[in-house]
Formats: sequence, C-alpha cells, structure tokens
Amino acid sequence: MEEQRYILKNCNSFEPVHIFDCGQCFRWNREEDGSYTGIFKNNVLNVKKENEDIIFEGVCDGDIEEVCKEYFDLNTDYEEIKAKLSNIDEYLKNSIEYGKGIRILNQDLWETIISFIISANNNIPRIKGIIERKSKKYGNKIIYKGKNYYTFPDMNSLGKASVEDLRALGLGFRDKRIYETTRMFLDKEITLEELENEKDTDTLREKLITLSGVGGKVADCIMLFSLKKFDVFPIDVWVRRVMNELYIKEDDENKVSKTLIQNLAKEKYNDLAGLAQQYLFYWKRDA
DNA sequence: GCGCAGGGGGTCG
DNA sequence: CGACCCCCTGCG
Repeated sequence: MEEQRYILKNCNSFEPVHIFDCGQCFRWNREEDGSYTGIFKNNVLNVKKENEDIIFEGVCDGDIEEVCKEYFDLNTDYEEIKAKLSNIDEYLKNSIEYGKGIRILNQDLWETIISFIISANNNIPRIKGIIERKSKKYGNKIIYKGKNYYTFPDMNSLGKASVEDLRALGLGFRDKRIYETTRMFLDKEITLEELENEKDTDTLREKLITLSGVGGKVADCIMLFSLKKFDVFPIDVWVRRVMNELYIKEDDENKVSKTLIQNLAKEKYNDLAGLAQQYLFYWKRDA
C-alpha cells in the first residue's frame, strides 16, 4: 500500500494525547517525537500535532481523508458539545478545559467487543500486551516505515484458536469468554449487523449482555466507543470515585449504587452522558 | 537489584 | 458476594 498524507487545519478539538489516553483505545503508542502511531482495521497511521495543524500520515485502506473523517469523528462538532456540557456546572467546565481535545473514536465493533472483554479486572499495560500478542498471532501483517504492524484478527481467524491457544496469550480466565463469544458470532447466534442496526439503547445493551464476558460496564463501553451511543455512561472505579467526590459525597464510595450514579448522570448530562464521562474520567485519572 | 505482595477500566455462578 | 488468571508495579 502506498503512503498517504492528510492535514487537518483549524480544529480546536483535537489533541492526540487526550484522544489516545482517555481510555477508549489500546493500540496507539506514543513515539519519541510526541506523535502517535496506531493500527485500526487495515490502516496504520501516524498522528502528529504541529502548531494548530493535525498531520495524518500512513498506509490506508482507501482514501486517507475519508478514513480519518470516519475514525476520528471529524464530522461531529465537539465545540458545540463542549459548550453545552460546560454550562452544566463548574466541575464539568474544568474537566473539559483539562481534556479539551478529546474525541470519541469510531472504532470497529468486533475489535471493541473483544478488547473490552479483555479489559475486565485487568490493567492497561497488560490489556495492550494481550491484544498485541493476539494480533501478531492471528492478524495480518502490514509494513509501515520498515516496521511490522498486525491487524486485529477478525472472527474467522480468532475462531481458529482453541481455549488453550488463547490461554497461552496470557488471557487468563478471559480465555473461555473470548472463545465463547467468538463462537456465538461464528454460529450466527448473534451478528455484528444486528448490533449495528439496533437503534434502541436498552435493547442493544440487552443483546450485548448475552455475550460471554460482557456485563453492564463492558456493554456501555462498546456502545460508546464503537456504536456512537453518546448517552450511555460506563461506570468504572474512576468514574464512581469522581461522581461520588463531586456530587454524592458518601464516605465509602463503594457503597454508592450503580443505579444512583446512572440516574444522576442521566439527569445532569442527558444525551451527552458518555462525553461527560470521558472528560471526567480523563481529568480524574490523570490528576 | 531482586523477590514478593497487592491489585487491576468486571463478570459469573 | 467471593473467586478469578496473570502481569505490572511498587515497596522491602
């Protein structure tokens, strides 16, 4: 594939570090010059901010401008979203200032499902390691600037792995979950298309939860990070902590019920809850 | 330096 | 509610 280049100008809401470090993705790595290189679908891209320009370079499956517009959600007006959220309260206003360049990537559904099943009771360095090993073994190689990159394995490739094969990648107890979920798709008990076409958030969540290894939190991440459901509010330890500290003020944050937090998020942030979650998460975890 | 607990972006039974 | 694989990290 031929190398391409695309430059995005005058974009106020685009900071590579915010985008790649706000917890939505696992396959972007920082280079020595401060740029980021990552792989998604059959594209390998390097993203660099120079002055106010965003420079995208790499090998793409298609036209780089179209690929970037889709993946980096460039048709969504984040200035408008930030303005709306900033009006809600000072906390949100501050966290948005802190993570002003966050954007929600439009990630591949299959990759997101598998990646977030792996994320359960796990830490980021290990999650990244597992995904890299898995891609190297079951994905396709793409060479960019003399380095090898491996695509995220599709369900047919991953379907060739036994539970033992998966365990060997360091998946731990998640091996069986990945195996079973892959089987469910291969056996057409459920399809990516029906998930992509499901408009109703609650129905979609119910369908996702039928997958092995997908509970409420993982389902919400899948919906927010690959199905553009900006109204969902994934609750992990950090979000629970920040919501308790800001609004609920219970002594023991673990006593705060998920339902209470969900209702609060719905009431305060409504259809932008997912975005609010990202700004708060990034701000709190970094602080 | 190295060895050893502690705990991690939850889910399941 | 407790167990769960396995590293990754941090302290001794």
